[in-house]
Amino acid sequence: MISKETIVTSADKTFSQLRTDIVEGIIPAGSKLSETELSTKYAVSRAVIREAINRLTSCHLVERKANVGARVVALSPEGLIQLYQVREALEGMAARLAARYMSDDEIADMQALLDSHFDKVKDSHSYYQEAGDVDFHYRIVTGSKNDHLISVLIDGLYHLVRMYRVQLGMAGPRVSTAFDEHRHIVNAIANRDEELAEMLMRRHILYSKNNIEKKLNND
Amino acid sequence: MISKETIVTSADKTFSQLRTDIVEGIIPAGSKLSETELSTKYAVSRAVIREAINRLTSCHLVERKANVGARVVALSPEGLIQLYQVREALEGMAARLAARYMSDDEIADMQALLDSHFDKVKDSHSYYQEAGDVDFHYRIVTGSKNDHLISVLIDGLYHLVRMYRVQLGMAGPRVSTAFDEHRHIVNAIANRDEELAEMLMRRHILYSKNNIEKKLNND
DNA sequence: AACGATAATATTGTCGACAATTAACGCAAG
DNA sequence: CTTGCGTTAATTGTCGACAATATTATCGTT
Repeated sequence: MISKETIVTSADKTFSQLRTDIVEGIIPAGSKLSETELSTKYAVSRAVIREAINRLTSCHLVERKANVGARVVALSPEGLIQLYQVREALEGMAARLAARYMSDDEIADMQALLDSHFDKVKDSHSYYQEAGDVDFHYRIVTGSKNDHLISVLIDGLYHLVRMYRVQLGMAGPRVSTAFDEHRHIVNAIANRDEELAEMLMRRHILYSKNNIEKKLNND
Repeated sequence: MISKETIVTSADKTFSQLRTDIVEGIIPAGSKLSETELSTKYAVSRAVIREAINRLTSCHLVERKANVGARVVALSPEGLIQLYQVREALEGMAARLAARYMSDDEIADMQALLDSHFDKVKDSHSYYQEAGDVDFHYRIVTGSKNDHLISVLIDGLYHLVRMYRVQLGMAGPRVSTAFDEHRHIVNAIANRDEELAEMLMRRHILYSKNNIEKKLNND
């Protein structure tokens, strides 16, 4: 899982459930979210549905208009580009701060993680690629020790990223090249080279964006 | 005002009111937000108070724990530093994108705005400095044409920035130097030099952070 | 007197009902 | 047939009451 957020209240469960349903496309992108309908469907009060929807708007997964209702965000090439623009800015800074603030132990753990991923990827278990990529970026972001970066990226943008990946079918390639890039970023962080870490991370995300755009145009 | 958000529902009003009260320090930083108490104070139902509080948590102005309650965020040097770290990343990217996407007319307007600010600042109307600075950064951000940047910064972080400025009393100086920096940024944007625009904006924010830190230590 | 368990209190979470606003439908006029 | 208006239906916004959880106070024991 992307983050181990504590689910205690009923609104938490409903929020989490709704979010995965949206990300996975079970609730189609662009569709309307009827509060009464959802309250019967998820067997909870309209109040908790409302709270869940409000939280989803904070993640930019749904958009709400007063007295009209909420809709799941629509996926568009422009939206994808904008998403990767802020990813580049935020994760670049995260890499810089990770080079500054991560402990030596954390860095060693990350290097070990990368080694294990490499073992799996050289046998081309493509399934692990997605999870591995998520894991890697997750560690960098938390390594920044910056609460704003962590919450905006992990609680917010990453779900949207997954939504694009799932619904536009970006399971695949760029495995080995991405792993090399990951390796270089970790090396820069281990050398405490903030400048290089940020630059490599930004490049890494730019390449990723270009790759997705190319796929979009070829389909 | 920072943004012209449409206030239609009662929760909108309460949210806006609560937000300014928190930013201005009328509700002290770190204090607890009792739902029942606020509902009587603002003469609305607990439901709208809850919605307002939830929205405030999205802005990172309050923190909520399940079954315990919500507290106004505490202001700390670390928090200020983290805030400016993400400002540097996001507004740097905003300046880059502004150089790419702003129309010539928008740029001309921004240059005119800067001229008018200069006229006022050379008579040392320090009051206009704050509003002028806000105006400038606002235009850059909206000029990026990136909805994520716009909402995260304008609906979120800028309120926290104002909260720090108001409650730690940063009205003052850095007027003329900041204006020079603004001028250089606009020039880079007018020349469509993305690289320079981003770099200058990041420097501008770094300087601003250093200035605030110096003030913090001197008090 | 200090500590722990238990009961009392207060606060948050959830629910269903009512009010307000918007969207849909039908009807009539052009 | 299309357009505009008025009424009806449906959806969202708001409210007060009840349930569940956490905090505080009380009491008994060591």
